[in-house]
Amino acid sequence: MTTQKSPFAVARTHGFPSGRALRPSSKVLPEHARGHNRSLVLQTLYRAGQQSRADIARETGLTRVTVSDLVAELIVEGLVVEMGQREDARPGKPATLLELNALAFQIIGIDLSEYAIFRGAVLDLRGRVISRVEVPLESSRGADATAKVAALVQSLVSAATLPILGVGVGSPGIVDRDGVVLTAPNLGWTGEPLQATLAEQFGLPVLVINDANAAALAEHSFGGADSDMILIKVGHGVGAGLLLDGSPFFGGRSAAGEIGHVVVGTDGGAACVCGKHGCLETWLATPRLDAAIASAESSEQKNTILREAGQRLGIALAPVVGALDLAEVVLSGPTELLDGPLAEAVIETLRARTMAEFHGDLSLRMTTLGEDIVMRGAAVMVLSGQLGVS
Amino acid sequence: MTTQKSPFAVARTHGFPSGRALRPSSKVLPEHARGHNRSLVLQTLYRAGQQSRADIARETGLTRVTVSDLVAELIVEGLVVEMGQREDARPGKPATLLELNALAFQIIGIDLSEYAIFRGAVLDLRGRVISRVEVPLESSRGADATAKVAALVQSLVSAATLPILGVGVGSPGIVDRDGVVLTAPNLGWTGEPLQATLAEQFGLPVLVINDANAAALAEHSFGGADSDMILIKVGHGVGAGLLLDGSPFFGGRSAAGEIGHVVVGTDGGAACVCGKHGCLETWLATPRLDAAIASAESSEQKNTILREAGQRLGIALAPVVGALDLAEVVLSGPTELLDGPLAEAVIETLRARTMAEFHGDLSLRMTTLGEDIVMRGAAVMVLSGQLGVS
DNA sequence: ACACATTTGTAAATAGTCCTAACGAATTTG
DNA sequence: CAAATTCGTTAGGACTATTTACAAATGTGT
Repeated sequence: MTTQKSPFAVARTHGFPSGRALRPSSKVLPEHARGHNRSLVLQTLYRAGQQSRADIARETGLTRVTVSDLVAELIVEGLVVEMGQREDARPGKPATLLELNALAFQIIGIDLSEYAIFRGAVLDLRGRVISRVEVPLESSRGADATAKVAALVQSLVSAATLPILGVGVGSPGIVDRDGVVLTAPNLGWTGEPLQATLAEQFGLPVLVINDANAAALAEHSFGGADSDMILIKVGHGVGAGLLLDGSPFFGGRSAAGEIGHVVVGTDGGAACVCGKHGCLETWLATPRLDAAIASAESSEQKNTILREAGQRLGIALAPVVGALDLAEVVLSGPTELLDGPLAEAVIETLRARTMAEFHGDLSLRMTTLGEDIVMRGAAVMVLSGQLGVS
Repeated sequence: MTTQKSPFAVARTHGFPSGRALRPSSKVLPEHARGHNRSLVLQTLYRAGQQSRADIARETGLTRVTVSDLVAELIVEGLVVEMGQREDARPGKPATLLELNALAFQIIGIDLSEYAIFRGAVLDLRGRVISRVEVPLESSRGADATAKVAALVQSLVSAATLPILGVGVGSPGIVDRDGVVLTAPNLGWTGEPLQATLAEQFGLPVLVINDANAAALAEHSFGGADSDMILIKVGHGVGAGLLLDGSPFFGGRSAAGEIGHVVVGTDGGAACVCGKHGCLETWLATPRLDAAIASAESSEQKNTILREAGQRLGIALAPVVGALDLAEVVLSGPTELLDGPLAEAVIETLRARTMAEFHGDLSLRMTTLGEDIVMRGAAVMVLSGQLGVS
């Protein structure tokens, strides 16, 4: 395998060492401050599109002098380009418009969450898919699965037509902060250091996160979702991705969002592979739902099954929505199952069981990002980690 | 009323503009970086006790030169004092030990969460209670209640024997980021700008936050709680305080933790003041529990009632614990009700309904901080906001 | 037509931050 | 009693962003 170095010095993490205000955890040097301000400029251009240096200065609170200096640096790195003068009727010297150079880098996004297929794509800096590659999983597990991922990355590296900013991977299971997949039963992984392995192999920045968290991030960046929301990912299993204050929430042991095996209801329920009865997965996972629907004898009966599943999801979500003051719930998964009686039952149940009507609106909707959602979220993670932009 | 200015320039917020790594939101100047490093030094002294400049340098990663400079500033401000030389047998020039000056400031902490009484205290920088004042509420509501709070603060300002770092207030109801009490039914407040009012009146930094959030913060700082936990506060109502990544979580509309009116169970339940049936409060709020127990005819019957309440709490918490990957649940409220069959039922129910056994330990315990918990948490908020220490 | 106001972007000088390098002081070790 | 070690400080340098000033380019108003 080739070893490809990311071409610019910029491909490092900028911005401050993370950590919240209450717990300053490491020193900050002036150069870190500069990295932060640099990201701020980039972020402004990312969100607002074409802007002049003076516009950015007003927006960020930095002086025109400082912005000019930062922009000069970004232009040298190829991340920003001048687009000529603004053409409007204002007194004063006309402004030189700047734009984020969408052709500076490409990003590789990988989705390992499907049951029988690995999906990947080359994306541009705006998160648009440039080209796709899919690899059938063929029941690969353990090291075989890891090799399939590496092969997928390799083919995407070859397909890329610009320098690669980094590789983002959305994996099922529990993924820790270092991109180690602690457990992913379907892929036979336990403590699989996927991020380190790929980073070493390709010499590129790699970020591995949980698939549902990636999806939530994508929904926020591209689907217009609120900065506090939960995304429910229904597939072979059931998982959730949490976005709190605009950032994915991973939890102290990296297992946030693992709600598939929370028991819902007080009336028993079907036996689950985990040994308990009435887990959320026994109501919602697609194999179970498909089977239940297949045995339905009328469309009314089918709807009843879907409504029941939706009610169960609503019952489980109500305490979470209440405790976290969420305004938005997004569903991701097979549209034919989720988008209809099921979704209606979820929102009705949520409204009936929380104070949503007092706290403000509570909305529930299907994702609009389709099957690209995880790949695109993984790309956002790269964008955010490498450029401080999202 | 007197107007008292906080005596030192230090009594401003240091550290970086809050906000997470993913969303740089405002510029950072070198002086902000210095504020951050200053807090880092203070934090080191706060946590580790006596330390030399060289110790702090090693701990923080800053150089001895920089640490000396920051310490000199802190000594001038009176926040740090030299304690003489370290007396141990090591080669080299003996170290000069430094200590956080516990006599630099005092903090005023206020607890408005009790139904019939306002509590307040003067606390030292370590969060220890120096003196207490209590004011009977006598059913005051609205402006009367506000006046009672102001009077309480006034008497504590008079009782303080050192300059006051700030005033922290834990209020029931929904409190926004600016310290406006959006709704607090028991006190008859709607959009009450308590923080601004008190700050103006006393010329001191004031921070108003939700009572349960304050309690959670106290439990973390003084009770040894994990940095991801939920504290359930049972009293006249039921509320929760969330600590995520070591910081209180407020939610997008400041209503995080408001779980009292989440419906629990699928079997109806008692009517609630909110109009729904089976809200968590109908099972757990002390008036209801007391009444139910009073009508019990045997201790077995009483235990059954308590166990039932605990199960309900467990059912409601399971999805939250699962979704947030929490390792710790803390109960605060009347010991005679909570600490026994109720608590046992909660943890049993949680273990039975989550994957806790796979994710690691899940512990549940009573708070050890008694009735000072909210005041002390409010004080931590001040400490954190003014000095970056907690 | 033409002075004037306005806006943009850059240059020079300044204040603040932290670093490296070097040093004196004070103590233990051999 | 010399050497090694550690502490804290001083001096000098690199970097960041600011303030102030200015040239360039445009619209406005008489």
